[in-house]
Parts: sequence; C-alpha cells; structure tokens
Amino acid sequence: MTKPHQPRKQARQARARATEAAIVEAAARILEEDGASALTTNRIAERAGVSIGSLYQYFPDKRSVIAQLLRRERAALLDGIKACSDDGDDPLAAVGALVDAALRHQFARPAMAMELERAETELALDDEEIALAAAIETAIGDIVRRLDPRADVATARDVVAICRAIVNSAAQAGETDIGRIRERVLRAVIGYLRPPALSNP
Amino acid sequence: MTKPHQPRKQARQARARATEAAIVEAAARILEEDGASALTTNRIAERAGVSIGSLYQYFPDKRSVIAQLLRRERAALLDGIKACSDDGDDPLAAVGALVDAALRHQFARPAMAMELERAETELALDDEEIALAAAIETAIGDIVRRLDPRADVATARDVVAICRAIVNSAAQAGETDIGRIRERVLRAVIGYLRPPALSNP
DNA sequence: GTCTATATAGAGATAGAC
DNA sequence: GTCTATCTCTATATAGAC
Repeated sequence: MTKPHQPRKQARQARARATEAAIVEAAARILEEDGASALTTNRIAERAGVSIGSLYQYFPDKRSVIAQLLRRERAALLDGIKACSDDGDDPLAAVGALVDAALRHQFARPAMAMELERAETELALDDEEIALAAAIETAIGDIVRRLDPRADVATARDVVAICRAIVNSAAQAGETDIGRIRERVLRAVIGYLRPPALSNP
Repeated sequence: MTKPHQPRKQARQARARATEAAIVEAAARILEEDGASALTTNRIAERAGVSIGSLYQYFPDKRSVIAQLLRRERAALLDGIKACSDDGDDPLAAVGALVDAALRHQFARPAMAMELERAETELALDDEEIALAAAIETAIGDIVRRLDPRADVATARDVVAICRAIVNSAAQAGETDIGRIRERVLRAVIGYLRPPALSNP
C-alpha cells in the first residue's frame, strides 16, 4: 500500500477541475521545454497562472503533480493500445497497429514523453499507477501473443522496452522522419517475436 | 567546443592519483547504492574519506566528478567491444561476442550503469566523451555490418539502444538470470539485423 | 480560495586556519 | 594539501493577510 499522490480535494466544480488541469499541463510544458531540472513548484505555479499557495491547495506536494501528469499520459496510451485489439484477425497488422499507437503517443510530445519516463523512475509509483502499467502490459501481451503464442510477461516488457529505446534514441539523435523510425521499430519488434532460423541463412 | 570537465590538476603523483580515483569510485558507489538524488558533493567527499575542501582541490565542480566516472566506464566498455573484433570470421559469433561484452559491462554493476546513463543525459558531454561515444559507435558498426552489410549509423545506434533497453527493463523488473536475458537480447538484435521474410511464415 | 511573504532545509562551492 | 566553518542560493512547503 503506497501513498496515493492524489489531488488534495476532489475538484468537483468545473472551475476547480480546470485549475487542476492547468497546473498539470503547466508541469508538462515545463518538462518538455526545459527538462526535469527546471520543474520546480514555483515555476509550475507561475506557468499555470496561479500562485504557489494555490498550487498547494490542489496538490499536497510536488510529486503528486507529476503523478497526476503520469496518470493522464498513461491512460491516453492505454486507450490507444486497446483500440489495436479491435483491428481484425491479422496478427502482423495488430502488431503494426500497436507500434503505431506507441509511436503516436511518443511522438505527440516527444520531449515530454522522455522526461516523464525519466521522472517516473524516481517517483515510487502508487497503486493506481501500478494498475495502469499492469493493464498496459496485459493489453500488449494479448496483441503480442497473436504473433508469438509462447510470449510471456517478459516478452511484452521487452517489446515495450524495444519500442521506447529505438524511438528515444532516434529522437535524441535528432531524427525527425517518423516513417523511417516506424520501419525500424517494426523490424525490431517483428524480428524479436519471430526469430529467423539462425542456422539457415 | 565544450567545457572539458577534467580534474583541476594533473594528478602526477601516485598519491594524488589514488585520491582522485577514490573520489570517482565513491561517486560510483553512492550512485549504485542510493541513486542520483543522493549524489551530493558532501556525500562523495565523506565516502571517499576526504573533506569537501579536498574534493574541490581535485575537481573544479560536481559535474567533472561524474564526467570522470563516465569516461572511466566508457573506456572500459570500448575495450570490451574492441576485443570482439578479433573473434574470427563468423558474423553471428562476432555479434554474440558483442552482446556478451555489453551484458558483462551492464551487469558488472547494473545499478550504477543505469544511474550513470541517466546522469549522462543531463551532463552536456565534452569533446572527449563525444569522441569516446563515437568510437564505441564505430566499433559496433563494424561488427554489425558483418551481419547486415547495409547497416548505417542509425542501425548501430538502434542495436545499442535495444541491448540497453532489454537489460535495463529486465534488471528493473527484478530479473537475475543473465542467461535468459542474454538469449532475449541476442534474439532481438539478430532479429533486427536479419528480418525474416514477412510475407513467408 | 487566492495571494504575498517567509520559514526551513539542503545543495554547491569557497575562505582561511593549520 | 587538507581540514572546518561558512557563504550563498534555491528548492519545497507553510502562514496568515485579504
């Protein structure tokens, strides 16, 4: 049982929910524009157009702001992945759709996605985030097993890792041609799931 | 032309070199035991058995300590990779040896390797580190091209990214069976370099 | 409920005794 | 050359006016 990192109050009113969202979005913008080291509570408040005192009315501490942003992004990714499952019977097409969903998510705001990933590792995930991550892993496992029925949890984790690694390293190297990157990610994922007969070139 | 991050003085005497190495190793230990957020100059000095004042006799600032550690590790990795090139003519064996070198390096001190990678991205590499990284990329490119003659710089980068991603995600998930991880990394790298005929299951 | 002003803590780095 | 003591800065978080 870990700490919840939830907003301090339930943001029932529309105005309050808007303020809360503005704070989270301000954090996202700072993260993608200036990186994690610039992500201070004072800057978040300033960017969101509220005072530091108000920020602490909505969030108990800094971690909970980042946690909320993480939940927002993960939920969106999960939606994208779930949509792949409805993509008919062709396993290759399903994996292709999965890779597309991952790429769309990562390239929608590449810098933010990378910084958020980094921030996550030093955040100590709460129960809700663990549940979200598990749901994503399960959804990916389902798709991956269509191509390789022996795939287990480690396989799904590897696929996620491979996708992120290629996209991030390409983005960091300054690549912008998403088509080329997509091709390589697909090659890596499919190559991993369907290894060629090594003894038979 | 970026800042050099070199030790302030040339550590000519054996005693001085030992102190310098002790400081760098102290940083490594803190990084792997308590993570980047615990890596403060005061703690580094304490762990190295010197005072904070002495630390600043050997290094102009905190970054240069980390930079020195990064150079140390990268040089070791480059040695390991270069050794693969002498591994005979079989391209598959050469790639296998390359993966082994990467795994040995990453698993020698897994936590430190991961934390150092993370620290690197916010360090602004100097010329020497860029040269080291380029040398590693070239060496890997040479080996990779034995298996896939069309491989370019992006291919070599992808291979590095794939290796690191699988190893790191496995380590973070608590896996300890290096043999299993090795198998999966090899499968991913070879699958990426030699894609199966997609239309021919 | 939102603000300004501030308490508190810990970081990197320096000064100056020895 | 190495130490202790300390300066300065900036972060998170809170108090209290309005």
